[in-house]
Amino acid sequence: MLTPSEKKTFKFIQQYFMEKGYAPTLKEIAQGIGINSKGVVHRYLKSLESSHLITILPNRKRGIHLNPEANENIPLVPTIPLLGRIAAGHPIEAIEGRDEINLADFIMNADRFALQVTGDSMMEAGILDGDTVIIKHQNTANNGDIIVALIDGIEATLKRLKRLPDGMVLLMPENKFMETIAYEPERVQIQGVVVGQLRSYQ
Amino acid sequence: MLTPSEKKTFKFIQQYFMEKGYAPTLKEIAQGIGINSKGVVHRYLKSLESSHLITILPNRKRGIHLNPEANENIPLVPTIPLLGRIAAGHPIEAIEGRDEINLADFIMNADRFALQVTGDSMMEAGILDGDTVIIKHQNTANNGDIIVALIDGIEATLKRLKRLPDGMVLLMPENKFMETIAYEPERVQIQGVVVGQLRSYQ
DNA sequence: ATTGAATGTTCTCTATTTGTTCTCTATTAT
DNA sequence: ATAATAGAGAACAAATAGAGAACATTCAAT
Repeated sequence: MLTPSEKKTFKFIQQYFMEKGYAPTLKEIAQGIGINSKGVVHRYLKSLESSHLITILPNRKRGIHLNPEANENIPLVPTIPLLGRIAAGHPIEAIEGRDEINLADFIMNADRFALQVTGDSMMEAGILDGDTVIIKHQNTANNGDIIVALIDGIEATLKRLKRLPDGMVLLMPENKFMETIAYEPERVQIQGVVVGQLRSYQ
Repeated sequence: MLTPSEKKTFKFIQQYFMEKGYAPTLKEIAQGIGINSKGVVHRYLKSLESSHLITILPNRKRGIHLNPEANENIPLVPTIPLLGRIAAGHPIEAIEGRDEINLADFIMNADRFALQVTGDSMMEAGILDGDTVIIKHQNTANNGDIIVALIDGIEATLKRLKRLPDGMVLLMPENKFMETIAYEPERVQIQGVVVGQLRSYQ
C-alpha cells in the first residue's frame, strides 16, 4: 500500500521517463516532488521497489527501472496516466489540468455496448477492420454522426449519416472505393451512435 | 446491522477511494461526513470492520482496506458488453465465447501510459489527430511496431519502426504526404510501443 | 590509471500528522 | 428509566514526512 508521497514519486518517475527517455536522479526527483532531501527520496524508492513497481540497480546513477507487470497498483479506479501530448518533431508536452484518463468516464455507461468492426467501410474515418466501437443506444442521430443502422430490418451497417432536405437518408462510407447509398427514411432504422472506438495491438 | 452514520461513513470511504486511489484519514472522513471528532470516526470504523466491510491495518495512516465482497455494488472490473460483430451488409453476428470487454485487461498495467496524438502522421494506420494511444514502456521493439521514439534526445515522434540490414533505423509515417526518414541507430531511442488506441466522439 | 564531481546509500534527528483509547455529554426511541 | 446512537475532545502512541550529514560508488574528464 503506497502513501500519497510514494504515489507522487512514482508518477513523477513515469512522467520523467517519458519526457527524457531515462530515469531521473534522486535530486531531480526531490525537486520534482517538492522536497530537498535525497535521503527521503531514496526511502520512497525502496518502498516502491518492495511494492514491485520499480527495480533499483544498486549504486547506479539513474538506475531506476519501471517494472512491467506490477499488480500492486490495485486499480479501484480504472485510470491510466496521461503523460502528455506527442506531435512529430517536438518534445512531449505536458497537458495541463489532466494527468490521467478515467476509462469509466471515457466509455462505461448503462446504455453503451461494444461492437467489433469487420470490413473497411469506415477506414478513412480511422475505424479499421478489427477495431471495437462503443455504441450509445439511441433511435435518433444528428447529421454527421457515425451510426449503426438497420436497413429493411435485416442488414446492419456502420456508416456516417446525412439527411437530405427532401427527406432521403444518405449512408456514407468513409472509403473512396465504396459508394454512398440513399434510402427512403422508412427503410433505415437507427440503432445507435458511435461514441468511442478502441483498438488493441497486442 | 449498520447505523445511518456508519453507512454514511462507509459510503464516504468508497467514494474517496474511487477518486483518489487511496484511503482517507480519520480527519478527512470526519470532515467528509460533517463531524469534528476523529475518535467518533474511529468508533465507526471499528463497527464497519466487525461487519466485515473494511479491514483496518492497525496504526497505519490511511490504513483502511475495502473488503472485496462489500463492493458488489461498485464494479471492480470495468467491463462493457460486447454485442457482436458488424459488417456492412449483414445482420449483427454474435461472437461466441466473448460477451464482454474488460477494459482493465485491455489497457491497464503499471508500465502503460497514455499519450494524446497531435498531427496526422499516422493517419493511414487509423491513428488520427486527437486520438489517445496507450504506450507500453520498453526500450526495444520489433520491426513493424508503432513506437514512440526520441530522436537526438529531443524530438519525440510516433512512427512505425523498420530496421534495415545495414543497421539503419527507418521511422515510417503512415501518411503518403510525409516521408520516411532513416537514422543512425544511436540517434534513435525507443521509449515505448503502441499497444492500444482509443478515441472519443463526444 | 587517476581524480574529482556527481550521485546513490545509510544514518540520525526533528516535526507534524494521524491512529487509538479514553471520558464526558446530548439526543432519541423503546 | 434505560439503552442505543451521536458527538466532542483530551491524551498518548505511532507512522509519516522531511532535513541534512557522512560515506560509498560511479562515471566522465584528464
